[in-house]
Amino acid sequence: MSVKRYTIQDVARHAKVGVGTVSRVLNDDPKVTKEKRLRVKAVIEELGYQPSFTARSLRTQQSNTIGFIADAVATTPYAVQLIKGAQDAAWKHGKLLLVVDCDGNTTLRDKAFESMTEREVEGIVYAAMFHQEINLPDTFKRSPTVLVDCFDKHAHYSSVVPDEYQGAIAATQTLIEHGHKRIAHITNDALDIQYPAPRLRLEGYKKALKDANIPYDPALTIESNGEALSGYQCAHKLMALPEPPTALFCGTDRVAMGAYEAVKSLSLRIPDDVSVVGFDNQDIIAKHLMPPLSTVALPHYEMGEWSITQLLKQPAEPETITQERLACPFISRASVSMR
Amino acid sequence: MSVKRYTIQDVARHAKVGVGTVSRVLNDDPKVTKEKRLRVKAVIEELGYQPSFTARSLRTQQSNTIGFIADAVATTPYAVQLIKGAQDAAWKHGKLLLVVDCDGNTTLRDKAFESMTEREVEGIVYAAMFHQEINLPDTFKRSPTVLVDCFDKHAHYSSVVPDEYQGAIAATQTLIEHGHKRIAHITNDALDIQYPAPRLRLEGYKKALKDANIPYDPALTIESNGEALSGYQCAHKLMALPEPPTALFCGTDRVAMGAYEAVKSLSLRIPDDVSVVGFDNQDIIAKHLMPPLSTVALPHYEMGEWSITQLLKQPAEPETITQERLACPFISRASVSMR
DNA sequence: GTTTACATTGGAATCGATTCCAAAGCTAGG
DNA sequence: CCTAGCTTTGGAATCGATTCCAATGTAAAC
Repeated sequence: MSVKRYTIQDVARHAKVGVGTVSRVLNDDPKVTKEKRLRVKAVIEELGYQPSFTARSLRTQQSNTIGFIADAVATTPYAVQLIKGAQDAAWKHGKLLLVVDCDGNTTLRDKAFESMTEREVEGIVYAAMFHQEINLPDTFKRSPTVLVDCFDKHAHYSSVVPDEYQGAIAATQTLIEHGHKRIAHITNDALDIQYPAPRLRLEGYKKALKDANIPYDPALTIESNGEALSGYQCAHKLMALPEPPTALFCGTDRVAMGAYEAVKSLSLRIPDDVSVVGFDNQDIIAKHLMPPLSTVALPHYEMGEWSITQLLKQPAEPETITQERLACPFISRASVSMR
Repeated sequence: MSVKRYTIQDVARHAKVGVGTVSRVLNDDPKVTKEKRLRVKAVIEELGYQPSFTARSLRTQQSNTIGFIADAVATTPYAVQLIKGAQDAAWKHGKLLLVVDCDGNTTLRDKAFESMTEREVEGIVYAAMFHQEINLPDTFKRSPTVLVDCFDKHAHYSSVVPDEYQGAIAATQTLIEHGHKRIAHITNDALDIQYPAPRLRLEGYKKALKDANIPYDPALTIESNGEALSGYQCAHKLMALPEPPTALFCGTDRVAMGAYEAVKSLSLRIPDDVSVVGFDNQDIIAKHLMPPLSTVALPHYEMGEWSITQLLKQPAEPETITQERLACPFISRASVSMR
């Protein structure tokens, strides 16, 4: 199937020049006469010659390859955007991505790391599937590494995470701007959990309220586990309050999905009777709910992009360790209306 | 940041042996005395020596790398499972995946192919994001290639696609087994579209009906575009029929999502009044609908796996071009009940 | 105690590119 | 016409592994 490959020697022989000259043509070195350049190019074309990347890497010590380790791609739909962002950025710089999913298994993770440094990757992106603190072994310091959707306690690596706080502010503000005063918040997880998102989103919600001089009512905050069923139950509790909310800021789109169900079961209409906003912008849910859900997007694509850009910038200025927070834009659809 | 790397020469010098011996130790060649083997291993450990993959590839002409080209990862959530399946299978054979998403752009696709063969990948997997016929340029023949979720008219490449027909039969049969006789089908796209899925699913539906001696009623088949809103409208039409169906076989989970909405707006209950089954098993939808949706799963993980296995098998027996169809298992949740 | 057979070993050649260096070719100035 | 100074060129050395071959050592057979 795969054809015999020609080498630079073959090309040199056919073009009746030295290998050095062929190499210079390949690398657009200006000091080759037009005449020879054309002759060499013709031969390359004729033979369908492709230089061996491996040989080139060995000599130049550049693999033009970047490792991408994901901690659990399979379990979340976000991975796609993350990889896509990273891949697009890498491609722009002529680099390719070596992708491994280590499935939350740290042994596998470390082995993947090794397989990659062995291949002399120029750096490694380690991506978690949701915002969390992680602990990487020191081995990772042997290669430039950047962290996505997670961070390292000791700030040994550059990292990028979503700005949950700002996102929550944006969501709550939108509701306020639409005249809502009784705005409830259903968290996206237990508040005492180790992951930072639930707390940050709650803080953002409180901040927006405060900035608008709306007193914070603890009765309007309920903890959910982030799933639809839990959202359904929480929304029901909220709507049964003596003075029920007119707007629901849901910690995830799935929670919002459950909340839709609850609101509808009460024969109330969205957004006329109750406005709802979500968080995460899971297309499949947000776009297809009726009415389509206004929500806050997690900047997965942008984080992927950022990680590669940072990685390629790093060798030049090695000490620069940056901890970046990327904005979560509000996506307006049809689930919010004026009060 | 990245540390100076030791070479096999360094190891040989430190262990006071020849480079050949070190190489033999690295490759578990039995003819090395235990004593030297241990000495060499100790030095490797001590220096933290990692052999250069690039140098090894150059010499052995094996990259242990496989290219994975996806036609539009970003737009669908399936990609994740596909990549995961491929990656797991590759990893099992000690190979890594070079992943590129070409975004439906054929120029990019061909460039990606070139970047990959340049790196001497051992083969290429080309994955479409939904079942379709495709046309690859002849260049692809220069490297072993297998197709996923798509096929080549001239059968020049091995390929694997989901068995839509069997999946539709499974879904319909389940409904029949639950005592349903008036079963409607909302297609997942226009029937005259170039993609094969809508027709195959319809055929499977008809076949199951026929096998159960239930006459096919054309009024019970409605074409949708596969989206939730369209599903909502179709379901409404269906339920307005003089003799409405008791079960809905929806062409996609999103259609089912819309159908849920329609059924509920009629104050009917799922599954008590109307049973619903979907197609695609999009977790986020199917698991979180209320009640959770019974549906047919597309074997994305398995197709990814299959592609790599096939690729690694191929060089041994190059003429074997296989066109495989993988089963779509029925996933039972809570949207179907006895009539 | 020799000879033969076999196991182990060190080191050179190799893979296919880039890069360095010395030689050749050319231009121009005296 | 000769030489200095520049450009272009061919080819050897190099990157870091594997693999082959010849040399050495060791054990067995007579």
